[in-house]
Amino acid sequence: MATARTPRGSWIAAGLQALTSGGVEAVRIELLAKALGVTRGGFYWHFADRQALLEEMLDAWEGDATTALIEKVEAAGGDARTRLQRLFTVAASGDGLLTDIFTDFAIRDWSRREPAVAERMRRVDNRRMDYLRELFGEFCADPDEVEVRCTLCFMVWIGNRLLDVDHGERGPAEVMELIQRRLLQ
Amino acid sequence: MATARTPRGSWIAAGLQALTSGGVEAVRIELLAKALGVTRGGFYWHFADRQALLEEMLDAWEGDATTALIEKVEAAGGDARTRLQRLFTVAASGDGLLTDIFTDFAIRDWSRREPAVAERMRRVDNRRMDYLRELFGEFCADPDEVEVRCTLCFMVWIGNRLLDVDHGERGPAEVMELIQRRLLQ
DNA sequence: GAAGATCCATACAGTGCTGTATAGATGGTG
DNA sequence: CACCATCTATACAGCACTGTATGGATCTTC
Repeated sequence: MATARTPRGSWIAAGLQALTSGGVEAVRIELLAKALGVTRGGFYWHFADRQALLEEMLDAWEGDATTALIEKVEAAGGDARTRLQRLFTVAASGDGLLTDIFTDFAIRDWSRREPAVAERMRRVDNRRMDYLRELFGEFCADPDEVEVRCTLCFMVWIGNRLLDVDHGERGPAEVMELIQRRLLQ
Repeated sequence: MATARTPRGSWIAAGLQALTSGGVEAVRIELLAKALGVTRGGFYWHFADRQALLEEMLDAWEGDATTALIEKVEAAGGDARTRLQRLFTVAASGDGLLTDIFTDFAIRDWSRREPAVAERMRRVDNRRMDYLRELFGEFCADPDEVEVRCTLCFMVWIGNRLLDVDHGERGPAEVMELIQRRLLQ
């Protein structure tokens, strides 16, 4: 068994990077090969075709975007508010993970035209919402209130990076701070 | 002067439709021609190239996504809360306009890789935020509070159609109702 | 150092688009 | 009816990619 030079994983990683910065359409085998410094030769040894790569990229993302994120937040412990605070931070930075919120955006866009991708997206989002419900439930008695805060929290998480608007004399971080305080009070 | 058979505007409209349902990459002249029931022949009579069409599509959208929306809300009058309520409704349905929130999504995605598009997006978003500030300002004294509510409002507007999560026994409309009540109280 | 696993390069045929050129077709106007 | 503006069809060259086939190259292990 010889060592892999450009193994499966590196095609997936390169694919995710292309996806994140340019959308699904930017995931071109020829370009990935160029980025990896090889020709397409080896690609078809690992994968049947482009579709197979896309599928495996989604698998990698799905594992990464839920479990890894939650584990990162849970690792350091603390009460629900502390962990929510940390969730805000980690989710904003995406530190150390293979995929980040921009990968998310690309897949979300992709899911608008591919039902199978939409189904995965729904699954991932629901796992995240479940986690949020768990955290908010710890200091929030009214289930309606929990649901409202979870939903707002989720939408703010997305919106914060998706939108780029001016806030007058305030900076974006300042406004986020205000919103965060409101959601955690 | 002979009547236009497939005039400029129809290429732009077809382009916006393709953009909305499939993203920028789906705006292929060949496909638009097929959708319009002609060949590409006439396209190059109207436009220099694909880029020129994209530019004009953005112009059309920019005019449509701000002025038209605001006018629709303002038309029926009422106090700030009433108009905000209507903004929620109109923005959700996108009724009667050339572009809708899904066009928005496609352009937002596009703007992640095209700085010129990002600049337009920012301009549009800021006009919308200004309008929100104007409305919330009418019944909200604290400027921090106004900013928080505007931002949340905007993010909820986006998130509501972008996300597709379960809310347990509640329906999505029910949760939106709860959020809306909170933002308008 | 031979064998086998793991890749890599190259060539090829095919597809779906782009933009250019050119020769019409169509219909309102004088 | 002739004319001109407004398109439309068709043909062509070119590009960027896809997937297939095939003959190596490169490492590891025995």
